Amino acid sequence: MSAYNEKQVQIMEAAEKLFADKGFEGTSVRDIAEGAGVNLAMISYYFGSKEKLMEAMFDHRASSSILQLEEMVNDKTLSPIQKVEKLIDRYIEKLLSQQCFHRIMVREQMVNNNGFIAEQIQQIKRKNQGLIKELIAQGQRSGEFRKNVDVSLFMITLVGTISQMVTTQHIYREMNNLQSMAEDDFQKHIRKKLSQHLKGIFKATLMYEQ
Amino acid sequence: MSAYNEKQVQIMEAAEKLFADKGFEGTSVRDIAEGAGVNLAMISYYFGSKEKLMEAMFDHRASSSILQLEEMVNDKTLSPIQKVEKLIDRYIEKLLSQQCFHRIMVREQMVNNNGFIAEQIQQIKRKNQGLIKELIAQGQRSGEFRKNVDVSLFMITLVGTISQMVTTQHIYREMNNLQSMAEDDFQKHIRKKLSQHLKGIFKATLMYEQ
Amino acid sequence: MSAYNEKQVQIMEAAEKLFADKGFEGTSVRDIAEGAGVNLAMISYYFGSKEKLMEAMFDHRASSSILQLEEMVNDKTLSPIQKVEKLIDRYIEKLLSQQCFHRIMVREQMVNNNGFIAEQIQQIKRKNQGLIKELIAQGQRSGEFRKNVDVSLFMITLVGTISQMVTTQHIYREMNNLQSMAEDDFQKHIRKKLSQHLKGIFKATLMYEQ
Amino acid sequence: MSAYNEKQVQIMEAAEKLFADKGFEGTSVRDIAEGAGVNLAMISYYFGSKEKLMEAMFDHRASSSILQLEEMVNDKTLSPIQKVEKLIDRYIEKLLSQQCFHRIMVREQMVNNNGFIAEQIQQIKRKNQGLIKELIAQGQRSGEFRKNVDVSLFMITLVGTISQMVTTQHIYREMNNLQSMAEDDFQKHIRKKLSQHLKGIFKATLMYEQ
DNA sequence: GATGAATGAGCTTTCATTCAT
DNA sequence: GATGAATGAAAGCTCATTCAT
Repeated sequence: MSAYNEKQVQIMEAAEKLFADKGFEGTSVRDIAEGAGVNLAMISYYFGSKEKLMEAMFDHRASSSILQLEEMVNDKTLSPIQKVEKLIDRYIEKLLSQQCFHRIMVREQMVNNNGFIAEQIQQIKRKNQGLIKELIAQGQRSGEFRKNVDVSLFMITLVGTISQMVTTQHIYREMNNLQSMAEDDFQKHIRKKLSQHLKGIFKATLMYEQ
Repeated sequence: MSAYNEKQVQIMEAAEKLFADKGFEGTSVRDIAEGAGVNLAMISYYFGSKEKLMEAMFDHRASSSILQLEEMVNDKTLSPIQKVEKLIDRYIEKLLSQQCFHRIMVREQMVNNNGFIAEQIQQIKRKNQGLIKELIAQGQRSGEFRKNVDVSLFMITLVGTISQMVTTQHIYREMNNLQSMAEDDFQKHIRKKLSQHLKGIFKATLMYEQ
Repeated sequence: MSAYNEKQVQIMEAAEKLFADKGFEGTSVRDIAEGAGVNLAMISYYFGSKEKLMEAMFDHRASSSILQLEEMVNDKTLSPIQKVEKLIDRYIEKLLSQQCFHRIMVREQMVNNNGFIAEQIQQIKRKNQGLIKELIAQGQRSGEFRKNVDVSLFMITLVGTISQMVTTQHIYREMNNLQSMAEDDFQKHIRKKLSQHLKGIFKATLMYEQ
Repeated sequence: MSAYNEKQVQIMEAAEKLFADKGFEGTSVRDIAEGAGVNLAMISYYFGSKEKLMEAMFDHRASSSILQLEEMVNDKTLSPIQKVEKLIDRYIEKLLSQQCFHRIMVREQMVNNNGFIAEQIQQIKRKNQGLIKELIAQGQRSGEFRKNVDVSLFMITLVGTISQMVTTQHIYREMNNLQSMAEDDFQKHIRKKLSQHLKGIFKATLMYEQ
């Protein structure tokens, strides 16, 4: 089914974890080989280079994790505000279930190179933003949402808030005295908190006061 | 006045830019020397090592950029909501006027090392959060702010939104067809936009509907 | 058979010669690579570091050159004085056939570090000295050797004399007008001379006058 | 009186200790500057280079420590064997009171370079050996000493034994359970032991049995 | 297809020395 | 005369990649 065989996936997953923890440059091919439990030469052999491995990993994760927004936007059974809430939960779910990958994306976005990956990221963003604009427009047409809404800024708050939580969760944990909470519970906890928090913000700012 | 001489500042500034663009590991000491226009050996001479240079730069920037929150929190001439607005503008100003440094912080926060820098960041965060909690409490005591407010989450949204703008501003620029705008104007533009956007969010979620 | 492959031995032998001539610190890894005719990176590849190479070389030589004293000490067919003579010849043979290694040992013994190598040397010395004490005791029990014999001092004279010859043989050569003698012949010459000289000393001082 | 001023002597003494402990190459100019408590640049300033400092130090020590053998050899009031005993004690005294310098000499003798220092050492050795040959000849003429005596070999045993003690005294100390003895006492102890030991050897091998 | 061996290029850091004052 | 600042050269080591099998 997948374009990658078992060993390749093994390597990509080890690479993802390491790139997320130590950055692309901070991770050596040796680290990856060791982490994946494969021979050092296999990485060049399978992917050509470390750079290409990054791209393959990116491609692998990105393609398997595109938000299925189209059908949701076009779903006639949901109200605009319901769609916004679903959108929020999807973003939370996606970013929190792929934290390693997300941390890599955060890093890569900052780099000013115009390589393959930066291009990929922009493409995804453009597409999502177009769909979300349409979603907001639906709410505006129905009279539920305010007229002057900057979709870009709302996306930045949505993604920025979740990102910030992903990248600084250990600080959040400590500041709220949650160190004793089991990791799984903590992950559920922050999903719930983020969901409530973001829905509150979006409702209060997108919609007219009732 | 400063603890660092002209040449040291020169090196630190070159390093800051490069670390922000390419990451700590992605930047070679040779790059920094070239960027600062100094001899390669000067870096070890002045800072001991690349690591120590990073710490010095961090120390330099962090100390010169602490938000003067104490006096603002204790300022009797401002209402709580005015303080929140001032807080927002300070954060925007700080993060946007030190974008390179901020990008480095974003990277460093992600790394799971417990080194000198991670410790520094946490310390600053802890202190700020304490002060902001006090600020919110003032609004709650005066009856202007809602009771159940999660300060941590609001900080995450505040910092996360600005961060996201800083790290992905080129995408924002492109998506909003602002490529032709001069860099300075664009910087002013996003400050203003962020200010309005965040103040709107905070007012709508912190305060009772009027 | 050996724990080291051909290339490793090649490197260790080049290192041994250079360490003996120029000292550990005076020898660069680049020198060794050139001397062994291998790539610079091979040394780290095979040994991890210059330090570890030294240890490996030491281990290699030390293990392959332990004096087989046990069986000689316990040999019933030899008289004590015959054993002493055999001991002298063995030491001469060992030190002169491994002059490079011996010069390294002389250097290393002087250094006040308590590293791996200093530990190794002491261990070997301790063991040998114990066996030789036993050998002397045999001669004392049989009435051939004097009672008050300081084994430590005799070892020091034995090793010190051969060492001194090894380290200053070029001076000895010149002072005795042996410059024209072929190297091989010269080596045989000093072995014979040392043998006679040391046997003379040991007989005259260990044994009662006959 | 001396050709060197106070600061220069200070530097040379620090250098001597460090060269003895860590070797010439293993000692950095920074170490010496720190050890001597002087500015780094002073070493090049006063001596020209590290190499030249070594030579100056060598010259300083060598000149101030030449064995006054001439007068002793020509002394009419002493018998040949008394002269030999005096010679032994002088060598012991010289080598043990200048252990640092002696360790440096041992190292330098091994090096196969024909530099200034190697030349110096050979010159001193040549001179001393000539005088000692004359001393032995006196004993032979008077009928006290054996005819076939290899002066070179006796010198090698004399210097080799003391050298070996100097360079491996920590091992000697440990093997003879003298760790608890105070350093000063230990130094006196080995002088006495060496004196007895070497005198015994020389008497027993140089003289006819009585 | 898979891998141990090998390597050129580059890394950070330290070195002895010199310069400007 | 004395020294903080500066530097070219070289150090040991690691890197991603390739090669021979």
